Amino acid sequence: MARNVSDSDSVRRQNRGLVLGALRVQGPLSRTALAAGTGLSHASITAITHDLIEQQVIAELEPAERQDARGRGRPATLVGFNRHVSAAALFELDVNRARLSLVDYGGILVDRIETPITPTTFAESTPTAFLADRLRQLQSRNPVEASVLRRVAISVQGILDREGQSLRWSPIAHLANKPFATELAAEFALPVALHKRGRLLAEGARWLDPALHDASVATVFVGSTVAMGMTFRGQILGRGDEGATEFGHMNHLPNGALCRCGMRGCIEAYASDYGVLRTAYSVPETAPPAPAVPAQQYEDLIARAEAGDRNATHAFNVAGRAVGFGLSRMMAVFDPSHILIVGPGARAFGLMQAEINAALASALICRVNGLPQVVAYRDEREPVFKGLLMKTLNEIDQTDFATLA
Amino acid sequence: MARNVSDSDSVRRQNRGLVLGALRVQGPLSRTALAAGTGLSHASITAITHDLIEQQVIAELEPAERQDARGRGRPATLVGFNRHVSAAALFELDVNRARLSLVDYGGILVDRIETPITPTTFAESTPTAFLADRLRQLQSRNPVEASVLRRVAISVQGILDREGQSLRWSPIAHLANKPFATELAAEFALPVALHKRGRLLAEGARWLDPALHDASVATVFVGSTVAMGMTFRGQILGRGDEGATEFGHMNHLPNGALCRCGMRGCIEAYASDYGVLRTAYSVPETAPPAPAVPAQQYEDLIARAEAGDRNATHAFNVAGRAVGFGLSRMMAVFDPSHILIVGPGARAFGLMQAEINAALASALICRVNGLPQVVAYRDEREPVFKGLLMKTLNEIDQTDFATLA
DNA sequence: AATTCTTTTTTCGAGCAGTGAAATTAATGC
DNA sequence: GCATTAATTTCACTGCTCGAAAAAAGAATT
Repeated sequence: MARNVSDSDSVRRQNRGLVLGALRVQGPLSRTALAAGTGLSHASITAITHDLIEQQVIAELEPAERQDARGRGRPATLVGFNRHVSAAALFELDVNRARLSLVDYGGILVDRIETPITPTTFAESTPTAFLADRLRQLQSRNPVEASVLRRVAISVQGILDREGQSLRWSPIAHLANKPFATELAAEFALPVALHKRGRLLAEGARWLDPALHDASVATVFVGSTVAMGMTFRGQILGRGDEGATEFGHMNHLPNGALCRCGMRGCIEAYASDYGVLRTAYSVPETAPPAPAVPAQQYEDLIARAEAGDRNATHAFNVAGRAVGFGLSRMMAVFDPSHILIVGPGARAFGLMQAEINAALASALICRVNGLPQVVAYRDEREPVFKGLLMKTLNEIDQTDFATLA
Repeated sequence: MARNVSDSDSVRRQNRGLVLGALRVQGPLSRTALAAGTGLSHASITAITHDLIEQQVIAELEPAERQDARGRGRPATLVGFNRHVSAAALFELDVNRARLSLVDYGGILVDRIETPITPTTFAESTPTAFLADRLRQLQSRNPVEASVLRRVAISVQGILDREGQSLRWSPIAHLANKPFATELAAEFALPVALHKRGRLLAEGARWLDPALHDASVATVFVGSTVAMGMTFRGQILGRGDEGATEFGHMNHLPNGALCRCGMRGCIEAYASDYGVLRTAYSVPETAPPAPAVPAQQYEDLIARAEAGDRNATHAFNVAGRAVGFGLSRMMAVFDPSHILIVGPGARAFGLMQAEINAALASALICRVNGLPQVVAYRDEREPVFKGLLMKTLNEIDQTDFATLA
């Protein structure tokens, strides 16, 4: 049984976590602001910050560093994360790109390695070797940060196993069923976490708009795949097995268009870039999907649709209908207050909106509660990276530093 | 902001809640068993039970009451809930029946009032008057329990508003948009909670089978309606707005069969009793659904199908297909380890199983993770009542007594 | 019948984290 | 230089858990 007992230790963990969380969300704060933000007394904040400073987790900012909006009274001393106390390595694995970012504890990007991915990349070298190579390279280029590296986090697409340590299936060729997370953890003696890209989108979306931070939000990515992540009143839904959310592969039409995953009738088969292109060019639904669609080609199609081209607009209508019915069906199970559309497909939102709304209108829950706000975020400002970053740093905060003696 | 600060008060609440929770789940226990079950030290258990006994929340059982499986050593003294310290009134509102049960703090049924409901019941008298009448009647018949009544809980079908205090929509005629929960709370000066029937099914299912207590389970009710509740690792999904789960009204086929809710193509329109009957008798899909189906008629249809009647088996196949695709779509968002089918339709599970599995097999998540266990519970032993009971008593435990000075 | 085990429960002193109130600190304004 | 203001720290106290030791209550043994 998990130890649910509450004792002075769990109290300290909880309250230190609150302090670190406030700093993570709001940036450097004065002790008074921390007391207000966390609800703890000034006395407790003094004790907690004293400990955290002693352990070098946080530090007082130099007076020079703070912009002095002076008033009367003793000026506040801000405390903020000690950037040098730890670091994290963040991999983003996509169908056609791998990116490794080294960030410090303050969330500042230190170094980055990008590598194109081809369908044969992980056939030629194992995923473990591929990732280990790049991580070693990054370590040798940044010895200082490497010495305080505490976490490796990997954003992937696909379905994770129950333990969240490997992929059962992935659209990235030759990546599924390889124990790279475990092997990497062993080789570098570091915790390695796998995160579903869709889930990170939801995490990232919370940082796009502060108003969303504590709301129930479904974030839908539309692009080379279709994916979704959800937050429920500020909590990410699902760690581990339960939220194997595969929105893009929810069935839209039984026996429908062939999807990249091999099944038929998935939302993705209609709404992803390859699906839209296939429809626009009247390629049969059962034709094998293109392995990758150049970004330019997708952009061109959007432009043509916006110019009024019948085939193109039809294709986006079909896509919108698929997304709309998917959302309407999802809402029968889970009813978020906001729906965000992100990714390259967000640019085509105007072309899909009418069909999305029509489909939503056919859901009882929408008729009763009204249509949810569906909003497209075009300038996505890298929500996946942001999500991966914040999730990983937050994990360090809460696990390593909230609990440190 | 909710006060997330942890202090000695929250420690006490948490640990007293743990003790009460263990007693709720496992029945009367010795202090040693409580220490083992909760993870608290013997010293703490002594202190906590001492306080709870002093406040009459729990009591030591008379030695006579415990079956003595004696061994050596000092015999254990069991402690259990003091049944007389509080009571709850539980309403179950159905399409054709209202039931009010009075239960004591030990979960023992004290008294019960059943009333048939007709489509005009809540037009002739307001829901508030109807409920208040019966509650007063119960109070006057049981003055002792009435004096310690602490909660009124109401099981309803339909869609709740964001605050969970009234129904936005309900299949029960004239019940929606009446503020009966608020009015009842004011009149009796008691907290009144509205619970979705589907949600309670999920709660109740946890008590049907101890193995399910901490699993992720979707419980599907098939009968005069189709509804679902979900637990995630032992936590009921959704309190309040988010889980406005209306599984029965998830769209199955765009522009499909007419549902009682007025929309078209809902799962319920194919899989509920009226849906199956409509299909079996080749009534057009767009014919208005029968307001209520006699239980006997549904049983007869099952019997006919089991005897091989073509029209009947076809109807159940259609129903299974609707439920199966609904589940397959749900699993793209939420992936439970177990699926339970309960309600009158559980008897027809054998007739629907093949189509359910076929539909599930078309979901990527099932192809990858394997089909979930779909099990029918025929002898449902009143999961709704059980769920309402346990949820309400647990709420009293955690809110009133875990925190009491 | 007295003594020895065995198991359950309570007692006791220590440790720890949070709190409010009062004191201290460090600037501003006159 | 001194009053004023606002941020922090100090201090005395509270309440909770914990481990170890003691007490309690029968069973088994002699």
